[in-house]
Amino acid sequence: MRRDVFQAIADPTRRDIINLIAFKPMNLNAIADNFDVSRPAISQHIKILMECGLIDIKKRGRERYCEPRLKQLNEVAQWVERYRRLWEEKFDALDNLLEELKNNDNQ
Amino acid sequence: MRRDVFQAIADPTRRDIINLIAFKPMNLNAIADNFDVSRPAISQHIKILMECGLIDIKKRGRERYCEPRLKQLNEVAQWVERYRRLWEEKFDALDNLLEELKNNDNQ
DNA sequence: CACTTGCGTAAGTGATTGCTTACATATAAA
DNA sequence: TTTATATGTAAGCAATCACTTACGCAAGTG
Repeated sequence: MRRDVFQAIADPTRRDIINLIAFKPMNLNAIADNFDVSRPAISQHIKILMECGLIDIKKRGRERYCEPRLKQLNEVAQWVERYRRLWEEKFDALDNLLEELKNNDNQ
Repeated sequence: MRRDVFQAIADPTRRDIINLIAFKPMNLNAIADNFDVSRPAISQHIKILMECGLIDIKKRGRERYCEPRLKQLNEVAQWVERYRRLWEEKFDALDNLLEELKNNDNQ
């Protein structure tokens, strides 16, 4: 069971679940209604999201309300942000390095 | 073959590869030297990263230099950023909603 | 009480993953 | 040309994934 946040959000259904409940908690059946897969399938996705701390579940009678606890996404955000300038600026020091190597050979 | 960016960065080895070559292109063997797994295993990871457009490969003699092309990470960044305020501000409108539901019942 | 509803979970399954070893190919060096 | 180096890729394999159906149980409803 690797079960880190990166792996949790790798599945499109789980991302959709997060999208769905991000600003509005829903119980499990309500969530499952939005998908084509079976309720137990959603239940298993929810379990994974919970184990990663991405959602929290609050019992309310026989219903379980799923709420977002997206603090864990910070890990993803931080990892990605380190490279932002690599794709925003045209950071081509890398091509330069290759060019250098070529030139050294040609000498 | 799903092979989207989210799935590509779900694997820790692939994230490590990106870390490794982010600011300094390396050829495949040099990359493989940094890992415990076999060279072909790394080759397969590289292939996946390339298919996602996360790296680019430049042939140079018999070597292949892997360079970062991290623009694709923008998709991840954008997805994550939508929820930033949900974990940075104490956004507890959700708990409020649950409280409301409870109170409605108690009336 | 019996019945319905909301949910968790076990068991089974086919597909995918990440890895290995073995082999093929292209380029460079001797 | 022979040999070494850098790499891609096929085949096989154990583990994991995402899904299903079937069942069980707790909490409401009649």
